[in-house]
Amino acid sequence: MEKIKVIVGDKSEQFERGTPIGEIFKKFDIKGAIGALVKPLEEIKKEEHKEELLKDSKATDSGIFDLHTPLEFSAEVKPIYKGSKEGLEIMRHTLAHILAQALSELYGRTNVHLGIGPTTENGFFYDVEIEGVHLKEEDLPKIEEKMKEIVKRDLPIERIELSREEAKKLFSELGEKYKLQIIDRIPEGEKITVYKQGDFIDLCKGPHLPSTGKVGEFKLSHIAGAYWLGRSDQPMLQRIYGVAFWTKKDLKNYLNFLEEVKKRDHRKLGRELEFFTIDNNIGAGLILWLPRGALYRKLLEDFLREEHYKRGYQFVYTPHVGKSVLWETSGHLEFYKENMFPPMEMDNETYFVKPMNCPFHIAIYKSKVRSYRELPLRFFELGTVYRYELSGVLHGLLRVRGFTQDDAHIICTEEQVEGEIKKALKFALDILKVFGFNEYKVYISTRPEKSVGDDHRWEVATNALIKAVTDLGLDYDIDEGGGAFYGPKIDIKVKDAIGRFWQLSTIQFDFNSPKGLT
RNA sequence: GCCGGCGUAGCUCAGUCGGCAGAGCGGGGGAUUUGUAAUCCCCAGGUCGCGGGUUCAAGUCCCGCCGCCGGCUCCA
Repeated sequence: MEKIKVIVGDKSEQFERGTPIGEIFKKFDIKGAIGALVKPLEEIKKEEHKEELLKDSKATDSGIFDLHTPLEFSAEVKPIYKGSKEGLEIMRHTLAHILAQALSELYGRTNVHLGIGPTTENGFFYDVEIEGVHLKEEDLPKIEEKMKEIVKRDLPIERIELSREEAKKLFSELGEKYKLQIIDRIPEGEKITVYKQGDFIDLCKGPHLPSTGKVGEFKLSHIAGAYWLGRSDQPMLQRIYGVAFWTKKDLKNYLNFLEEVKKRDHRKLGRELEFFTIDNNIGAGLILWLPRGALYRKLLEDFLREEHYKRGYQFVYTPHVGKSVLWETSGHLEFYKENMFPPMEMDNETYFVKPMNCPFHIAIYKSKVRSYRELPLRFFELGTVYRYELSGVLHGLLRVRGFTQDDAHIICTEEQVEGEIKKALKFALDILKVFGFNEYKVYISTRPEKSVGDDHRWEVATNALIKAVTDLGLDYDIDEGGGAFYGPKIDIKVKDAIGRFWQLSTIQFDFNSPKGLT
């Protein structure tokens, strides 16, 4: 049998490959662990060459394992205990399963069809379909009671590896149609594991606690609908959300925090301070700015104008509607129509309300003969646009159907591109900083399916954006296919008081329009 | 769009089996003067989101519409 080397603390020992981590800990006389932080030795070797970033905080990157899992490679293994941050992840995951078990005991195992049950930032959820049952908020206490009962039983949790055939057989017997779909999506060669607690068995890759009694404090928070796989052509499941922490105090703190956050909700403040309102008879996602809010808005706008002026932007104003030919040449009618308000007929012409300002700014560029010496040209407008958003996604002032954006278009030469992108990005971050948005995520959004232009140009443009982001020392994620139809973009999402992220600034690279300019 | 919840006085909400619209806070008036938002008394009269329908009678039941809110992968 092949041997692996395991380091725990300052000791190390040889084990047979595939020894469960729980047994390894026994050998090292470690008691009370609920999981393990595992770092492959190979990875450590790699990182040793890159300074000393092997601090505890970084270690979470390499993986949280439970005690049931056999260790298949040489690694450094650190025990995780109750009360630890890493342990929360395991505990919450187990709670999701306890929730599933509670549901199956309440409504009958074969009536409950489980979707996915992952952890969240502060808890967990499980997506389920229950035959003939529409859960209501009032059902939550009952479910919570059942969960507590299961916790009290302190059921040992087992991990079992199954072959693909065994797994399929098991889950089709249980009527788990969604789990069967998941099994089909598991790549060939990857292990299929199930976890069992008492009579309840569920497809899961872990990690889980050693037993149900080891969970912390939790509360089911709310129910919402959620499409299976997040796709609107799939059935709608019922998602049950819960929050969970190790101690009552932490849970209470979090619930208090949510209360505090509610008090600071911009929709509540907007009403109380008489900043804005929404009227049934005007329409969804259409905002009325009340005098006090308008004054506040004016101050913001003045500030923005000033900042743009300082950075060499020229101010322009453009109409709210334009003929269809404009939107045909811009490509909006081909690629953005589902987000546009429907057409208006007038004088044998079709007009559209603008969803974007770009075609107008380009028309301004084209309004006279230009010399390359003028470049870069930076046109800026507080442009009001209208977009058709799904009614269900509208949200206060943050997701609306009509809004005014501080929108600028920079027309420049290829040589100027990099510098301009960096300047614009820096500008956006500086503005966010003024308003205290220090926590944000940067995304590079790449080519979507429906888009124009050749691959090579897309690649060059995308790389230019990545370079700008990394040159400014920012971390970023790739939003695959999230770009605009005419080019890739840098999106900046900022965190609100509740921890939700909202996209504010975006810097887009349009290399297609210039061709249409000549 | 879809699933679920909601829409009653300025705000937060109560209105059970359908029968003459209520409370607290705020606001207005008065009293008191003692202590940091919350002392006492009085008052306020709102198309019960909108439009249909059922009924002797609807905030309460049915249908349609409008709007708001929670969510719609943080992958087994």
